[in-house]
Amino acid sequence: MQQKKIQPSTATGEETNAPQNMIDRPPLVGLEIQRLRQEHHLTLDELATKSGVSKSILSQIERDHSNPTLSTIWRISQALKQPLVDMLSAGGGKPRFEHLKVNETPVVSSTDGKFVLKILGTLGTVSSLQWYEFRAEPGGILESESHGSGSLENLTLFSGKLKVVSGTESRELNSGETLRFLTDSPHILHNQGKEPAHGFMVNLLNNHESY
Amino acid sequence: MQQKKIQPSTATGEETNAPQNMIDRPPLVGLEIQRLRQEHHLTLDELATKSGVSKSILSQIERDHSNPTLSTIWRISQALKQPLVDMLSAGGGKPRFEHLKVNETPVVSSTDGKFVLKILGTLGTVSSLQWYEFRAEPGGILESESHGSGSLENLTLFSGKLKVVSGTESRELNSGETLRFLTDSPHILHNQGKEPAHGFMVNLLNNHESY
DNA sequence: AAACATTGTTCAAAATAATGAACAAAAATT
DNA sequence: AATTTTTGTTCATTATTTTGAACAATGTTT
Repeated sequence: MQQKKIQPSTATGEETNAPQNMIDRPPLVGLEIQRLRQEHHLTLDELATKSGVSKSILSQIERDHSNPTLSTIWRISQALKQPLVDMLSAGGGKPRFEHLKVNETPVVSSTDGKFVLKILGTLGTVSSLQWYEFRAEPGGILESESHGSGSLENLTLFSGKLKVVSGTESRELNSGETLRFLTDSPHILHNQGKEPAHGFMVNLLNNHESY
Repeated sequence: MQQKKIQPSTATGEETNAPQNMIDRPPLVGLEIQRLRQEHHLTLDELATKSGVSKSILSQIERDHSNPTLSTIWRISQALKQPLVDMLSAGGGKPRFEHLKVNETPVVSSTDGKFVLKILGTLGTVSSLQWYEFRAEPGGILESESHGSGSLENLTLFSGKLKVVSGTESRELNSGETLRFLTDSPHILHNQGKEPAHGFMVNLLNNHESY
């Protein structure tokens, strides 16, 4: 109490007789949380009320001076609309990127030609990443196979509407909204509206998190 | 005694009928940890010595009678050779869909407010990968510092025009075009046209001072 | 400037997670 | 069956996370 002990989130006691092969540390979530909070233009006070976590502990967690509880991290992740696991893997994942080589933006389209994907970029030979601009006419359907376990698709709709079916679940996506979902099973994009749909897609294939 | 707003985390033996789809409580890791421990043919004592976590708290965590600390979960995951995020997602921590409504996507704008970036998604740490939708009114200017050596910016313009200045070079980007350029020095995006510009940006950031 | 508001940090107190030892419940051995 | 051994739970204590309030630092308004 006379002095605040800095508590690295690694161990509970001072004893360092941990097994010898344990040189790693638990993920440091502080920076990631702070980054997300600032992106959402929230103050500590605002995030505190939004998440139900006191602002004092938020301050300490952001500076990695505290070793948060699972429920605390979870409440923060909810308030920041960020999947809990993404927040945790942020601190440790060190994806290595290769240089992008210029390509000529090939176009992929569905069989009926109503769903068009423009491949804007590709990245990485190991953990591959692709991003597309897509335009779907009314009635356009795009059916995709599984992209492998751990694969993630990120859709942002600029205009129109889009129905997304993945596995047994489905969502309606409206203009301006973003949807992120697992693509470890076949999935379908369907423009059921009367307006053309225009949007953006980022696909992360087989990104294995290291934590 | 204090009144708490939310206190999940410790589901005692009370009836806990979980809704099938919507999850509004932190993931329950107890069962998953117990399953993994038994798969490894470990007793609580053995896992305790292996992980450095006392067996009493292990017992409680397995029955979800305690709300573990990040470092505790991490030490358990290390001992069980299981990625931390996998352990958490097993309990339903990672929703299949993440649906961001329009007003929930973080927004960054230039000082004059004419250049607006919508952060659609991120991958990895503070560095790594981010993607944005951007809209620039006529005259809108976005000035950015260097993103670090080896960083790359990928711009695709859906409509309008955009001038890109990076280092001593500059380019004019027209509707439908894609431009990739290094951002290891300060760079400027400038909408000199009379129409608003609308486009997409993927940023690859580089922390590691590799090659 | 002074007064006020806003934002982040630090403090003492309260809540609770973690520890080690004692306990209970099975399983194994004699 | 009785005794020992093994395994998991509970108890008392300690350690630390979390909280709310006070503080400091910065920005804003009068």
